[in-house]
Amino acid sequence: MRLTTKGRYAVTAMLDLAIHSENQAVSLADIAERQSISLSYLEQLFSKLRRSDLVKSTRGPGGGYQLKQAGADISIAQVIDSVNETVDATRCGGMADCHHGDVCLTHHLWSDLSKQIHQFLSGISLADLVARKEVQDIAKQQTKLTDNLLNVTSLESKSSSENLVNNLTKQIVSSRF
Amino acid sequence: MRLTTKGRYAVTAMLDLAIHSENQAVSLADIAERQSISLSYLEQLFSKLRRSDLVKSTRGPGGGYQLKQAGADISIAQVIDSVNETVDATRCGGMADCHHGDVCLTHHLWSDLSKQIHQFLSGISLADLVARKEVQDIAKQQTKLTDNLLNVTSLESKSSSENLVNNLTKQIVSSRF
DNA sequence: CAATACCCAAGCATTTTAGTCAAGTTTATA
DNA sequence: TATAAACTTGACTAAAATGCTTGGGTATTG
Repeated sequence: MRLTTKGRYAVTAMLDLAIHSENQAVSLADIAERQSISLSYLEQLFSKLRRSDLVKSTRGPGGGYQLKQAGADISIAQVIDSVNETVDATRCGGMADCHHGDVCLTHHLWSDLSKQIHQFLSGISLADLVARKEVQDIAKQQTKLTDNLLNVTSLESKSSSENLVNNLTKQIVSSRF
Repeated sequence: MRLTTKGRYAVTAMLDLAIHSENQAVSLADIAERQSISLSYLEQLFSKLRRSDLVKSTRGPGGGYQLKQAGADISIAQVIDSVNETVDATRCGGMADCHHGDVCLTHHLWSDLSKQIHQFLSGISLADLVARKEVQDIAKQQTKLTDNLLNVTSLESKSSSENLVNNLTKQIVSSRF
């Protein structure tokens, strides 16, 4: 399990897709602009995502990409694995020249840990993260209402009021993980 | 939170240290040989680990490195952070040119996820992993005993017997995480 | 003093990242 | 059926990170 900026780009793009492609296809150009990722880099990433059956594409005008499965069925781990692909085999991979002492033991411990992280990320779906966004949007709306009702105009009180709601929201949402 | 081979090297070396440096110091040369990592690369990693106060060093003959704190007080996250150090600031880091629309939202979602992973790895200590190793060692011993008692000589039965115990062990140990 | 082992800096080969460019191919729609 | 919009593919490249080497130090023990 590797966790690099490449994986972050992929997850970000997939989140964008999950948010915007309810009914219609989303062009990479749109994602590129919204997330400020270079179009051609996105092309490379989505080429892999498509080969992994995580997205489907429709060509021609009005075309673009859509999630192939429901957002709830796509895990963060899948997205990251899809673009990383080089599963590096822990050096003593095929037990080639494994000294068969401490070497394998610590290697084994690491691969266990790696597996744990993978499991962890397998338990979080795109839908989970999107839901988190929606809850936050609602929270923001509520904050605005609250501020209006209280007739708060000063910047300090407003931001502290926002923080309160945000913190509450965080507590609610963090129970998802 | 980045998770690369560099971090794996660091964690592997720290595990080796945790296992072997109960009382005496362990030289990098020993670790290098046991874990087949280049000595000079280890020096670079340990230079960072020392600056992060995760290990202490004694010079001269018989010298080497020891954990600065107890294995239970050093988390995997600390080790990885120590050698990675370039906390990349998520591009729109200082809110520089953030379009303040979807951009920030998805970026924010990612950084939340990253935080979750960090928390997850903060909850696992070197001692946890070493304990895991020790349980497995005991399991192996027990397997040998069992095999002896049962007078099992064929390779197939032996490995299946080992698998049984290993699976049991895994179930016990996996509850740690 | 000599051997051991840490400490440090510079440099280097390789790989990965991130992105560009330049061709295609497919398909909606005018 | 043109044609333009949009995906598809591949080759290529600059910059960064990784993994490692070399070559010096310095502290400490015996």
